[in-house]
Amino acid sequence: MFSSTVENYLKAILVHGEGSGGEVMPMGALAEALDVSPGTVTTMVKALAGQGLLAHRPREGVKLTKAGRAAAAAVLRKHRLVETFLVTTLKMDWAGVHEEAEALEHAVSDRVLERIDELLGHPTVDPHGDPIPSAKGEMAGPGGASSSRLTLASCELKTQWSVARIRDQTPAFLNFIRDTGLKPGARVRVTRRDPAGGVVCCEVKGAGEAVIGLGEAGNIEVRK
Amino acid sequence: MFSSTVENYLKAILVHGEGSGGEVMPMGALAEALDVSPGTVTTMVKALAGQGLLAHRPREGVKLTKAGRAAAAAVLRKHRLVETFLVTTLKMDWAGVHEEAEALEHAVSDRVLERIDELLGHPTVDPHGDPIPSAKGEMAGPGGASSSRLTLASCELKTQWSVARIRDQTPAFLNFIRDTGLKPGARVRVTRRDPAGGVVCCEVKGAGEAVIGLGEAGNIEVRK
DNA sequence: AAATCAATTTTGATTGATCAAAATAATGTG
DNA sequence: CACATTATTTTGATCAATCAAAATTGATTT
Repeated sequence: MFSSTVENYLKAILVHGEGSGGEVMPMGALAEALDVSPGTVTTMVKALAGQGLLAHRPREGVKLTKAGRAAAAAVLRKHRLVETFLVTTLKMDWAGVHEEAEALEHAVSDRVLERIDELLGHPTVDPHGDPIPSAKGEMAGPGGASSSRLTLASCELKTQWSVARIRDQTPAFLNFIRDTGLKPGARVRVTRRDPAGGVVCCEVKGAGEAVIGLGEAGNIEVRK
Repeated sequence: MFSSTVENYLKAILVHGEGSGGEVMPMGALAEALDVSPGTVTTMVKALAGQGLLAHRPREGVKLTKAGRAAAAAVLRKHRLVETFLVTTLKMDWAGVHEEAEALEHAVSDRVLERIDELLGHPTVDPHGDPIPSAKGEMAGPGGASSSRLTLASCELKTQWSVARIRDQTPAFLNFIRDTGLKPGARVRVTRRDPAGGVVCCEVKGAGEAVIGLGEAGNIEVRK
């Protein structure tokens, strides 16, 4: 239906919206996310706006239309179901599946995807804790009940929390998370937080102490 | 490494060679196989020859070089392992997996492929009976021991045979094969063969009688 | 040998996606 | 307000892959 390039544009805008309440995404941010030049984004955005997939506010940014959001959700669903599949069924390394899924999401047909969904038992979150859009394109969106916005940078000290989501798919960060045991599901207690020095110390059940930067802590969502 | 387009060119030449002893493939046949115009093939072939992937004999056709054959075998390995995976693990319809694999073969990384291979227990043939090239690119080639060249059009009458391979991946033919029960592994006995009328009658164990065209029968390899 | 035919190659053009560099607009600073 | 800074858009060009239509070549027929 759409080229991989188009799918990537749409997905990038949707994911950006996931983390920032659906506001317009500046052209520069899109260029950054897709690793192309700003001029390329302007050209492409105008074409996609012409197709009714997004609304272009010149010198401001872009926003998905209804049609664009639906298409983007379908891609994101593929991405996250594939990630889950790679970890659960193929037992691949948790930290590496993002890149693999990046390629597969454009090649997996709806029929294959439904078989994968079935095999996995209709999961609602992927291995990083990111919500998987439904087949109808519904997402546990930014305002949704599942999105706590509570992170290791903001949660109460000395209480037991459960890691819910890792909001940063860079391999280096994911490796770090794996090594400290802070994967989704892990039980954790923040023992000390030093805003001045920018560090957060915590105790991970079954995996000992961990010290992480304050900014990084803000990318680890917790719950309960 | 290579674009999907390049991979498709190489794969088409290798598959052609599989069925015709590695002779040069005429440009027209390649254009046909890839569903592009002859001029396009000439242009592309010259580029690939420049990359050392194939040898172009002008006005004659093309042949894979060592490097080209290795690359093509890798693609074919992906294709056939993916097909097997789709049938075995995802329980998809036998007749439809070829098209699915056509897209996935270009997106599956070596790492993912090795996990799939492992999961399936290192199979040597795919669901249609086609041999799966090894990771090193070795193939049970046209001269190989596994390639009987014996088909329902040429095997002895009234003997029990076992279907070994279906040499025609068009969905319509595969559907026909599924419906008559003539899938690889089926036990079959040719009861009558009429070259003049061009029909072959046979008895499929557990699935009754089947009448097929002589040409079609030549695409069903048998063994034992 | 001349004429015909089919396969192949050339030619000139198009499309999607990209870039670098120049032009433009908006925004903030003194 | 004028000037500098930053984001965005334009412009002109490139690359991979393709096409249609014309030209060429080799083989086949007459």
